[in-house]
Amino acid sequence: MKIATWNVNSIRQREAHVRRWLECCQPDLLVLQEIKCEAAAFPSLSFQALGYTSEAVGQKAYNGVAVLGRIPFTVRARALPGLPEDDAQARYVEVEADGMVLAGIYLPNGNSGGEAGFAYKLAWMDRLAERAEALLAADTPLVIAGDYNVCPTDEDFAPGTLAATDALRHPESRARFRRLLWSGMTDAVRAVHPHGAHWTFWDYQAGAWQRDLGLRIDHALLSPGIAERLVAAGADRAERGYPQPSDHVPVMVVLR
DNA sequence: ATGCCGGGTCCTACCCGA
Repeated sequence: MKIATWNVNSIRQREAHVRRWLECCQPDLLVLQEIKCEAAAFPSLSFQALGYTSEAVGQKAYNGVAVLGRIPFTVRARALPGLPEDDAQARYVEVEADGMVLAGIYLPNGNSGGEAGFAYKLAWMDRLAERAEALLAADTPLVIAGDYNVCPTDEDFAPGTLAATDALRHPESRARFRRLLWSGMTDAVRAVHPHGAHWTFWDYQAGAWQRDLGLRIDHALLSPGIAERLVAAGADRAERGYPQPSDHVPVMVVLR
């Protein structure tokens, strides 16, 4: 079983990249972030031709998430439970497949919008932890994969890339990421590679890719029973070297 | 020290991302 996550920075700009990557890497399930279109504009037929059904949760211009599967899945939620009813940001999709729940997330960045923007990120993380804890309490096999916009430790950003006050490395962001771990979730990439640089993002600017100045902000967290099945996990950094790439690369988890 | 890049949109100057 192969489960992957990828922030594509516009599916309309990256449709061919995703098609090529699906054909090459053959994930069973793939969650996408920043599709940047409404669900009706998502190229579902294009992926269907490759054997993947899809579900998109989108909005105009910003955000947007989706799930692609070559195995059957059913949609359980199209928004993060617990958020205010009037929150229209498309950042969460939750499906059931092969006896497990897979949540695809695009966690708020938290650097824009001043204090309110950061507070929104922290509140979103609180709701995510509550959701994870409710599912874990019911012993639900669970994978939460996506763009967390959090560097969990100082090993997760290249020196000089993030100011000490940045929302991606802020102690309050990290505390909420740790809450997920302490609830029982396993960071798949760190379980396989406990230390070292495993960047999932390189900024388009200032030659960040050429200088290998990246961040590790895209993660797959696994519930205990799923973590016992873990055999491999990592970022597909080669994808960043293709023409017109996303600034993020896919992160893949392999389960026995 | 972010807006140098690269998306988006009330189509073109501006908003947003990490």
